[in-house]
Amino acid sequence: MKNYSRQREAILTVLRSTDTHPTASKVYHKVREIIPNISLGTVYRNLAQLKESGEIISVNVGDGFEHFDGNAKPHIHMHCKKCSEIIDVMLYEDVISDAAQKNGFVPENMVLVINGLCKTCNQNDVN
Amino acid sequence: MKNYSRQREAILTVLRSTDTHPTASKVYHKVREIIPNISLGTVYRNLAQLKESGEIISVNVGDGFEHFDGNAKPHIHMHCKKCSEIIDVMLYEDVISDAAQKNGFVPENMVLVINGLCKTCNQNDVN
DNA sequence: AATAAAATAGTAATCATTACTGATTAAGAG
DNA sequence: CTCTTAATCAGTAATGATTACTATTTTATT
Repeated sequence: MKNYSRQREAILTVLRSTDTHPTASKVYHKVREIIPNISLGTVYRNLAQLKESGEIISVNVGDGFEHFDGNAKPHIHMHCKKCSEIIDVMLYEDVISDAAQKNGFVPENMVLVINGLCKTCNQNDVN
Repeated sequence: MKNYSRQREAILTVLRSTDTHPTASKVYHKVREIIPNISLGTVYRNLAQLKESGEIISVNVGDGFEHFDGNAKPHIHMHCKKCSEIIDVMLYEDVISDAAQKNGFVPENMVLVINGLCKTCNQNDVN
């Protein structure tokens, strides 16, 4: 049902070798350095597939783009309003499962996005 | 700099009188029951403005739509994969501010989206 | 090698959101 | 109550991220 593909492997490699949270378009351009004629559709299809299979996750910080993350372990994303940087933070899993249990909810994955100002942007507070 | 508008007030009323998390399009159709000829652009502009001023917030659960919420207090959103319902849960604020402080991050607002199955969907687990 | 299923490149279509425009409305001053 | 200016509006056109489509190529198996 799922065959190997050089393209999908390259996409996964790109995502696993960064701690940024690239958009589909960014992934596309990075993968092009490995497979110069890969098409954008292929990138989108494989990102969806990798997400489906749980190998990657995605975050939506509200800027209109889906951001992809090669680290599929549940964690917090802090999103800077100014420089748009997305910072990873460990997740206190027990807090979440507590809240879920109280509502009879079965969590599969979770994304916490905190919008605000990162250290750097807050220090150079030109706004 | 900001004038009163009947349209904006109607949008706010719609959002405050529901605990669902409607998309811009859903808000548009609901507001049309109050102001029949309001335009979609007006809805988008005012939603952005209300968000900017902090009177409403928005959540992106990864379905490609921005969902709006008249409850601007920070809280958790649990999103059911099956019926797409978005359930509100109180937020343990101290946990977040702890994590933020450790990273020198100044949080402004936060959205936690937990994807999974709600009680009902989990019980009728036809998948 | 032969075959069938899965994947691809390239391109066209979709559709949520944003931008634009000329007309209307709110708010404050005289 | 006019006048003036800025904000807002309805309606429509444009944008652009994402998805769908198609003919061709690749993978996996016999």
